[in-house]
Amino acid sequence: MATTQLEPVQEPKYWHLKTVLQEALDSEFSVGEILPNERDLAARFGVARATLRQALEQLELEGRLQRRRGVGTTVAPPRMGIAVGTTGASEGAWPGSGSESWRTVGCAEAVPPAAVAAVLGTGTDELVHTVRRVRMMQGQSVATELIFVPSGSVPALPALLTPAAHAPAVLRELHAMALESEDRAVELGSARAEDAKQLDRLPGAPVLVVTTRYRTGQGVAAVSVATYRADTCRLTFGETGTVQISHHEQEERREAS
Amino acid sequence: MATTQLEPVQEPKYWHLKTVLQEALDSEFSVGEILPNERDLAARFGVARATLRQALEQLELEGRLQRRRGVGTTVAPPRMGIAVGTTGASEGAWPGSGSESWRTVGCAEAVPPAAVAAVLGTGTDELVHTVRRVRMMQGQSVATELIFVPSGSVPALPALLTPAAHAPAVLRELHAMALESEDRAVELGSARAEDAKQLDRLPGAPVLVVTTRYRTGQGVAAVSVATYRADTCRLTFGETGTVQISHHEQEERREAS
DNA sequence: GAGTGGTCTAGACCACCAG
DNA sequence: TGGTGGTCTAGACCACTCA
Repeated sequence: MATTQLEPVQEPKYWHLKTVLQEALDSEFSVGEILPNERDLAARFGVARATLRQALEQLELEGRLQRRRGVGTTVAPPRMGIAVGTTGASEGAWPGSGSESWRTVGCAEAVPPAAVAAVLGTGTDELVHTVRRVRMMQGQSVATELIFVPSGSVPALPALLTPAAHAPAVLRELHAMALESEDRAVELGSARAEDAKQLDRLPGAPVLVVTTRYRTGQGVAAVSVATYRADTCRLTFGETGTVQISHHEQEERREAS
Repeated sequence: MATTQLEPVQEPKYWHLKTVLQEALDSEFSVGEILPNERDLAARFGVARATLRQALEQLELEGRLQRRRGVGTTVAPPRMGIAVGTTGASEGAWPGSGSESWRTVGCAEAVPPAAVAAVLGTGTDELVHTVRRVRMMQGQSVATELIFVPSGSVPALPALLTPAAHAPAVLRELHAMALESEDRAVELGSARAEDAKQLDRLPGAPVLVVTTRYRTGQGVAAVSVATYRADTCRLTFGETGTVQISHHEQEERREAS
């Protein structure tokens, strides 16, 4: 990466800078390589550090870079394709029944947020079983999830359970039921403090929030809210999984009339 | 919204500020209302404008605010639920066959990006039909899309077509085939210049990129890359559509052990 | 303790929109 | 033309990691 002079343009500097860096990443760097530090880079391009950071932030958002305080900025590997939804069978499955590697980190009875309670049809002060899980992928945690299960959905659940036995028991009861359908929504969010910690990110990091509604003949039996790292994850839906296209490989896409 | 003093905390100022503003939005503002300008707000909270902007950016990312240069900052309506994928039938459908309101804005024969060509199985220099569409919702454009269709997928397509007849003809030929399956991936991206323009956003705005692979018995017949505004859209998958939970209504979620 | 990225400041000027 | 958000600067200090 030469000491590139930015030619004068009527395009924001940070945008042009991003393009230049993008090209450098494609041609001169390999995955895992460490970039020069921000002060040096800024000096090299003749811009203020804040301006350089604006470009780096964009590239991190797009999954091209990874920055860690006290360490440095490295070239990120391509995003992982992560199966969400119909993970094997054709008609969906209860959480915890697939081959995905989730790790349960807690379970409690708690009052869910109002919006969740509304979908579940529970009272605004009604306690529901709340299972907290973390999804691992290639040795990293890529998602956290809260599964909300009203007591009414699992009537056969034993009354007294040790904390360790609580989550498995709730999921076991769920699996015993006939899942009629599930539907999902995906939206952009920012990581809340506790999620950020488990995802090894700073609070406010961009995440993809996947909300799933599990339905049986009796109505909505459970709701889950899963929070995926947006920088490292590409969520895949349907059939055998992996759509091969990674978004950042489309930079040189030709314009269609 | 009172002239709130930020009590000294060991939390980043912009993060705390975001929380304070979030609460104010919930309690004291209604959709469409105009906030005080950035210089006034910053003064009121006793922070620099850049710090205030960091908080506003987060809130805009989460779909709570809408900012427009030369106009001001307004309170955004809740995100629209936008159906993606199985829009009616159970097994997917070709683009252009559902009830969604897409508007075709162009069609050309062009060389697709390498990643798309790889999935289509076309040569790296092979021209493919490239349909460009815009999706409208409640009077706004919420998405742009490029549909890539290799000539081999539509052998009966007439050779000479006027530009206006090109796109409809390509889609008509597609619809005549038996769609075997489709699979999708969703990831975070940032709007390229031309997309940003059509979405009425600035370049670099966060978008949800949906890549769909359409398969027939002969293999991958078409690939589409759709770019949705991440600030205003919640993508819904499966059944009758609308999951009711809007992410930003979950602020007061209780912690599960 | 040296070096990294993260936060914050107090300015300045620019591009855009509306009256 | 006045007011808005968007860009940019040149500093400062903090939190974190690692040798």
